[in-house]
This record gives sequence, C-alpha cells and structure tokens, in this order.
Amino acid sequence: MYTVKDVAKKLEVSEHTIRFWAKSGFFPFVKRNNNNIRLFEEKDLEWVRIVKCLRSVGIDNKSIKRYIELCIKGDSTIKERYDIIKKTKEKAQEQMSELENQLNLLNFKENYYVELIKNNSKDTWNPMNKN
Amino acid sequence: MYTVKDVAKKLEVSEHTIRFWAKSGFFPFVKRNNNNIRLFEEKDLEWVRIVKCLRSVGIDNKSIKRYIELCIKGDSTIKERYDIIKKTKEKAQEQMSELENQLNLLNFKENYYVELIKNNSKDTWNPMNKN
DNA sequence: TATGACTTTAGAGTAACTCTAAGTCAAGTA
DNA sequence: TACTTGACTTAGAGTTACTCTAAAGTCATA
Repeated sequence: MYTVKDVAKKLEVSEHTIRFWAKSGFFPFVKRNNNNIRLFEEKDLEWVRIVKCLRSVGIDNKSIKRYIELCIKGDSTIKERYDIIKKTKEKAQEQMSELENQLNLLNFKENYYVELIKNNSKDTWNPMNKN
Repeated sequence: MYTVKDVAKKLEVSEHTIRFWAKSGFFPFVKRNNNNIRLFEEKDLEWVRIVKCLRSVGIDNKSIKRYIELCIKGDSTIKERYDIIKKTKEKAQEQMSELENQLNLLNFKENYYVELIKNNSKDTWNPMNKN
C-alpha cells in the first residue's frame, strides 16, 4: 500500500500533482484508511502510470476524465477505449518525430557554437549581433 | 518579408503565440513597416524556429529571454550560449527516452485491448471494472 | 505533553498561452 | 465618395494545469 508521497516518488510526479489528479476524479477507486489517508494498491499504480502517460503526451484532463468514465462503465466501452489509446499512440509518434527535428536543430546549433569557439570567429548568424 | 500570420503558418505556431512571444521580447530585431506592422525577414524565421525549439523542449520563457539577452550582448557570450544549448539538448534526449517509455506503454495497452476484442474476454486489468 | 513528520483540504498564485474587444489602415465595391 | 471587408495592432480578460500555502488532524518519539 502506497501513500500519495510514495506514489509521487515511485512515478516521479509531484505530490501536488497526484492530489490534483485525485481531486480531478482520476482515481475514483483509491481507498482511504481510518485517518482519511489515501492508500494506493499495487494495481492502482498501473493506473496512475497510464494517467501520467496520457498527460505527458498532451492529452488534456477533460479527455482523461472521459477515458476513466468509459472504464467505469465496463466492458461495453472497450472498443471506444481502444480508439482513444490508438489515437494517443499516433499523437506520441508525431511528437517523437517532432522531437527528433528539434534535436537535429539543437545539434546543429551546438556544432555551430563549437566551431565558433574553436576558430574564434564571429557569430554571423545572430540577427542582433553588435560586433 | 513575412507578417505574423505568415510566420505562424510557416512554423506551425499560432498567431497569438507569435504575438505573445513578441510582447515577451523574444524578437527585438523585427522591423515594422509604416503601418506599424511587424515584418520578419528570412533570417528572423530561423530565430523564431529556435524559440519554438527551446519552448517545445520545455525551456521556460524567462530562460529564453536570458538566452536572447546573451545574444544581444554579442560574441563575448558565446561560451555561455553554448552551455545553454548543450543542456537543452541533453534535456531533449531525456524527453526522447521518456517518450519511448510512454510509447511502449501505449503499445502494450493497445495490444491488450486488441486481444480483449479478439477473444471477447473480460477487462481484468481495469481497477474499476463492474463486470 | 510537546515536537516533529506526516497527512488532509480549500483556495490563492503562476506560467504560458488563448481569446476578445476595440482600434487603425488600405483595398475593393456600389 | 462612402462603405464594407479583412489584415493587422494593442490591452487585458479568461483558461488550463498545475504549484504552492495555510490551517487542521493524526501519530510516533523524546
């Protein structure tokens, strides 16, 4: 059994965020002990992991809530949930190729600076260069 | 020469965002015509591209502003700018591997749903399943 | 028993957009 | 010539998803 703090540490999400997600209704299944303290079971962690995954791919909180409501409804919604996951996956793949582009640009910039430093030359690319 | 709208379309960023960035002081070099309209030159587009790149890797606007101020200062700041780009690149690489993890999870989920549908079986993973 | 470490909540604060309203200007049309 | 349309401008309000703070409850240890 894990407290909010444990979950936060284990999944590398802030405690604030876990509580915010809880308040947003993302974990309707989480039990509380006698002192009103949330205790996540092993199985629940998988769920938090999915929420983190959806968020980090940029799915908004309203859509995550909708996905959760489909899960609550039960097996009749499996097809619809499958579609959501598939769309999300496609979105993630686009992000991957976008990130590759950005990495290329950063590599280019890095090399550019390396050359500048090595040759002690002027930064002619910089549109505001005063030199 | 490109208006804000042109830049927005070319770099796939909203016009609002370009104006917001302009207001934030990200494009101190952009000229205006007689009617006070911003006109970006070809060279300036490269700059907007860098800003987009830094933002999409999660660099905050204050840090981007700082980078720009270093650029304005001129060639004496090249080493410091190099360090920023290098750190940003490392951050992007971490994001890449994080995104790979998320993609793996999404693939796993996708296959799980595919199997459920194919075999018409129960969703035993779902912690809120009512079936 | 009190100190400290933990939890909870409501609600204020923040970053980075995102949108709206009101205004200027130039070009096209009746 | 007057009017409408459309592109651009600004200030500032609104939104999302956190992020933080404050107040209060519980429990172990000194």
